[in-house]
Amino acid sequence: MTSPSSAAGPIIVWFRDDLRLSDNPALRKAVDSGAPVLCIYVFDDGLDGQRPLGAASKWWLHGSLEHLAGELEKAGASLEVFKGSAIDFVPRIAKAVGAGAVYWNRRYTEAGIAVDKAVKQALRETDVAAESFNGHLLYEPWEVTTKAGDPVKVFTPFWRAARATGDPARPLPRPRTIEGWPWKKGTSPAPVKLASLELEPTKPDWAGGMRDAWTRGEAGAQERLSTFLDSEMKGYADNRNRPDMASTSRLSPYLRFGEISPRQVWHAGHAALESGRSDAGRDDLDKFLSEIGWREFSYHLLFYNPDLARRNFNARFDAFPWKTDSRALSAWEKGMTGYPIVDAGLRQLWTTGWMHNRVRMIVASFLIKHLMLDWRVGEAWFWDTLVDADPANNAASWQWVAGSGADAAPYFRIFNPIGQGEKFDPKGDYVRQWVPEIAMLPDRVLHSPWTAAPHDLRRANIELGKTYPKPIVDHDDARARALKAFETLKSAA
DNA sequence: TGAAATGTTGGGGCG
DNA sequence: ACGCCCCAACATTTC
Repeated sequence: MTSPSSAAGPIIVWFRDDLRLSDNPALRKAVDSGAPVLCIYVFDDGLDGQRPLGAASKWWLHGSLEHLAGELEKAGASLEVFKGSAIDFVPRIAKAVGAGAVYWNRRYTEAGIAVDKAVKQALRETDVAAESFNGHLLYEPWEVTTKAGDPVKVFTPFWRAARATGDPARPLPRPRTIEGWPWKKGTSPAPVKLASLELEPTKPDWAGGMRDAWTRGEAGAQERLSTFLDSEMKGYADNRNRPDMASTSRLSPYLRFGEISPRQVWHAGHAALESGRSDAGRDDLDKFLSEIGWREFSYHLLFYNPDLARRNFNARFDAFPWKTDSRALSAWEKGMTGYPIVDAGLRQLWTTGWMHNRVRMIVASFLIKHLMLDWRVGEAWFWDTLVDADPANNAASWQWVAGSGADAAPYFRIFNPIGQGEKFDPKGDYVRQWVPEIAMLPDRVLHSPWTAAPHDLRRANIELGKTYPKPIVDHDDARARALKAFETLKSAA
């Protein structure tokens, strides 16, 4: 490795899924070096073999980059945005500005790793130092193993082994000022305006519900975390399953794009309890942090199973007789299945780019077991519509529900959408918010409108099949059908 | 981080 | 007073 200080040029910080100034190891190291810092972002749009971002993720990314650029400017630097192949651009940029080094925080997808390797190689060939850091995880995949040294395939031992390696490092302080590297006009390759990436929708602007629901960027992430810790974490152990309550952290999109780090979440959670700022119980905090643990586990799985989003973790599922039914899929996507809790979730997703985790499990179970559609079809829909669509979490969670994943739910665990609705949305607030056309039904039939008496339907202004769909499948039939189909896997190789 | 079917138990009605 | 039956309520098992 060459010395970063050998050149008069800047140190480049290559931002990717770490769109923050605080606890950013690559940025911190660059600032501490004393050299001027050039911050860049390269939007490759799938050029380098990475999975192209979904529409909701792109929308999120736009706001996140905009915020990051603003924060960097306040600190004295700037963000230069490029459009093209990072493998091509990063070394060229380094050469054009005479960079002494390029720093970045690691990622864990197969394609992402391949890109980083190629960039590192190209930089070294031109004597530019390259160094990567952990900014995304509490425990990187290779830090956690079984006693035999293998990857861990079950969550509980994974999380226990991870925790046993020690507490996560303290978050790094945010640089107060950054000596920027002014971009000289005419330098090639040329940066572009953020707007030219066309990450936000225009023709039909469908992002209104998302704008209402979210504040993108690092400041929004910190505010969300504080609100959660101070006033929402109390009762988390019980209430996290209640989509009718504001009881989850809603940090997922911020974690996805690195506007906050899991280290910050971990330490802030403990500090909130110890300082008494939060009156949550220790069990609330542990349950919350174990959700962060599931994220860690997902990354562990993804790292050792790069095709986690495409291939059954358990190969036995390769023989499963998935159906193809575009009408059923379309009804599911639109939230028109006739099962209120399912429809509520899918409409919340479409409108806000986010869905409560309990409801994600319900709608996923419904797609896989009731409709018998391939989990990859659902995974793809989530990838396109979730603002927190994460290469590890999304793939691992869909496989978990399908039963094909590591430490997965057994195939016979079929959620009853009526029972789940009654249990976790007992007063129907959630369903009434997202499926307003049935809001006037009495509680006792809200989760199963087809069982409502004719006079209840009349009074609620509902004509089943017209103003709200009849169930697209009968629960009992669908359950029996799914069990039978999954039964065939037992005898399969 | 299920649901449904089946089994068991125990209180109360009633002959 | 006693046994029998019914059936919640809870526990276990099966899918």
